[in-house]
Order: sequence, then structure tokens, then C-alpha cells
Amino acid sequence: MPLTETIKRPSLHEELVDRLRNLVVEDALKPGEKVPEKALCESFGVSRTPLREALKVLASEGFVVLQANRGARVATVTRQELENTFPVIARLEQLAGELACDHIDAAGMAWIEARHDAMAKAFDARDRQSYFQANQDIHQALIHAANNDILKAHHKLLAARVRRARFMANLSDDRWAQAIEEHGRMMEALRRRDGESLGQVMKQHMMNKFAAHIKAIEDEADEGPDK
Amino acid sequence: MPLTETIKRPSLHEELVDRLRNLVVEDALKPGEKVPEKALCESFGVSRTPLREALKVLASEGFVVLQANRGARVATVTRQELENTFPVIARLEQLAGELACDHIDAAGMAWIEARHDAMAKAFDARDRQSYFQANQDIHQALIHAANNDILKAHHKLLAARVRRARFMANLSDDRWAQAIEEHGRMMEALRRRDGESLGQVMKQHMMNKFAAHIKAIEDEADEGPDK
DNA sequence: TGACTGAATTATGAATTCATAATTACACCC
DNA sequence: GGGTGTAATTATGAATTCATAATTCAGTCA
Repeated sequence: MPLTETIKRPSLHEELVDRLRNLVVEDALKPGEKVPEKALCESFGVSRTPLREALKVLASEGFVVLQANRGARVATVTRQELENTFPVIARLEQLAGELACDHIDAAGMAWIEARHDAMAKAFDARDRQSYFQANQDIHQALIHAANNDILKAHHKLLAARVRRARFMANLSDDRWAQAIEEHGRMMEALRRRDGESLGQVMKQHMMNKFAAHIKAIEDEADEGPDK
Repeated sequence: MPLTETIKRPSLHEELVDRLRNLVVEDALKPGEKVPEKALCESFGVSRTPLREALKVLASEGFVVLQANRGARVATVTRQELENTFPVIARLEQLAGELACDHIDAAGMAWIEARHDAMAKAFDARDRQSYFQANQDIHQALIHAANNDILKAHHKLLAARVRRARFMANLSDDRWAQAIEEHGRMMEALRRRDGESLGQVMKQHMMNKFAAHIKAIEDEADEGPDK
């Protein structure tokens, strides 16, 4: 084992990949829009080379699509894509649940318990913002506890694809209560270190979330597009 | 639906990503080696810009690692990484098996049956080359039949990480026979369109393959490194 | 008036150039 | 002779430049 950690200096393009991905995930760059190369260069204060390198990476991650000689556009997440993505995420979460039970340590357990409490409080207060944060923390902590970097990396990419800011709004009270209940079952299984159960619940939890998203999208479509 | 397909002209860097990834997967560029930027530029007849763009993409895919101001090195696949990767692949294959049973069509079924026969013949003749080709065709066909592009893309990346040419040699007769037997069970399940079973078998098949790889690596290590 | 043609403008992909960090080579000191 | 410090060389990251493809817009003709 090495005596010293190798120093990490985030290179320019790496930083840009993260920043740009955030712009997409946070919905600052809307799906279908063309990525304004020039404007972003100025706004970030870099030249086109590193920015374009970053775009190539984002394209391979699926956040933008490159059109030959016509630049990059923010990828649109189609219904088909959602339907393809969720089952994959669900399986990864299932695996994460199983592994987490094998590998989680006391500190990780304490953190999850704390965030679980915070989530419950946020639910009681109907505080969506806090709820989503705590919820995300828990899922991330479980993924982290699985102690599998490959799993983590792929999960992160897929989760980012699906997590668009606007989904935050689409949470019915029914689904919210159901989600809380599922999280309760997750905690039970985790406390028992019952990986099999935790995996099952997490998988199902994700698929239910999926169904809720689809329903929200369809309701929205029924109301008619607003512009 | 569009009358004409959009013309696909693989942009320079896209082509390079594929070519370079192949060099890594085919073991032409050995793990740990630094990627010779200049030499590759000359060999491909391109300038550094597109090549470096390609390296950034390969880095995000995990095939090379970038070191700030010290260029790129071919990623070494550590034992830890193998141990992390296989369970993830196994889950993806499990999902693929389930979905394939739902979605496979007659043509896909026929192709797999044909390749399965070819694989059996290759086994009888102890023709490793043909066996591996048929085996890979079957797995790819099942992934394809699952009809899920997200699943397919992530599986492709992970499979490439693990598939290093030299693994071809490390197939004991015992494991080979076991693999054939597992493939037989896969075909049975597929013919019955029993997704649950096919998924289970495929998952187990992958984990057994994993165990065989690990064993081969350990045997190799016991014999001592040869240089 | 509307559609088509073609020149002008713009944006993109790739090559080249430039500044700087890292590596190597070498002299000097202990 | 081994080790340290410094200069020369090399390689890398990023900016700039250049050629070309795409788009826009004006002018022409039906």
C-alpha cells in the first residue's frame, strides 16, 4: 500500500464535465436545446478546447447528443428511455442493498439512521425540499455502503439521467406516504442486516417510484402541454 | 416517421474512441503502459486534438486513467475491480434474461438456437476460438433481445472491461463443461420463455465464470509471474 | 407573392501554436 | 560513488488559428 495518496488536482475539463452535467441535471439547459458553446466558454472563462472535450464525455454519458458539424444538443429523455432506465437502476439498487448489509459499518449505519429520522420529520412537515435531500442521502449512503465502485459509478450516471429537477414537484400525497412506508421496511431489513430483503424492497421501491413518475407524466400530458 | 435515415458519418473522435478502446480490450496496449500520444497520432494520421478528446471519453469509461500533466495510462484491472464488476454484470444479465423472454422474436430465437448449436459443436471439437465467438454471440443476442438500450450500453462497457484477450486461454476443461451445461439450462428456460429462470441461470452463470477467472488468476500467481 | 438559388455569415471540427509542468541529464557537493 | 540541485529537454493542457460544413439572408424568377 502506498505511503502517500496521489495528489488530486481536478483538471479543467474534469471540472467542466461536472459543471455542465449539473447544468443539464438541474434543468438549466433544457432538453432539446442546443448547447451554446460560445456563451459557455465565456461564462466559464475557458477556451473551446476543454469545453468540447467535456462535451464529448457528456455525450458518452448520454447527457448530450452530438450532431456532426452541428454541435451538441441536450439529450431529451424519452418515455422509452425512462422505461429502460428504471429497471436497470432498480437492479443496481437491489444489489446495493444486498451488499450494504454485508459491508456497512457503524458510522454508515448511524448516518443512515439520522437521515432516516430527518426524512420522517420532513414528511411530517410536508417539507419537500428537505425530504428529497434526506431521501437522496439515504440512497447514496446505501450505495456507498455497498462498497463497490463500479456499481456506484454506473448507478450515479443512471440516477443523474432520471433526476431532473422538475420531478420534485410530481409527488402525490399517496405516493409520498407509500415511499415513506417502503423506507421504513428498508430500515427494518437493514437493521437486521437482511440483504435479501433489503435488496427486494429497494428494487420494488424503485419500480414504484418509476410507476409514479410515469403516472405524473401521463397526467401532465392529459392536462395538455402548457406552451 | 422520417422518410430518410439521418446520415451517419462517424466523426473522427468517435472513430478514435472505438479504435483505441479496441487496442485496450485486445491487449495491444497493456495495462499500466502510458498511452503514446504522439505515436498514435502518427499511426492514425490525426492531430492531437481529436485523439485527446477520445482519451477523455475512454477515461470516463474507465479504460484509461488520466494523470494531470502526465498524460494517460491504460487502466489496470485490479482484482478488486473484477470482484466489483462481475456482480454488476451478473445482475444486468439477469435482467436481460427476464426481458429477453418477454421480447424475443422468431428471428432472434432462431439465431440463438443456431449459435447454441455452433457452440456445442465447437465444444465437441475443443475449438476454443469458435466456442468463444459463439458464446459471445449468444450473450450479445440475449442482451439485444432484451430490447433495452440503457441495459445494453452499460453491459457493453462492463463486459469490455472484463474481456481481455488473454482470458481466452484460461478455461479449464471442468469449467468449460460446466459452462456448456449452464448454457443448456439457459436454452431450456428461454424456449419456455421462463424469464425468471433464465435470469437466475444467467446470473449464476456469470458468477461461476467469475469464480473461474479468479481461480485462473490465482493459479497463475501461484506459478509465479513469468517476467 | 412565394419558392428557389447562391453568396455571406456563422459555427463547427481539427490542426497548430504556445505556456507550463514534468522528466531527464548533468554538474556539483558531500 | 551516491545524492542533491539545477538546466535542458520533452510532453502535456489549453488557446488560438484555419478549413470546411451548415445556416441565414438577399436577390431573382416564376
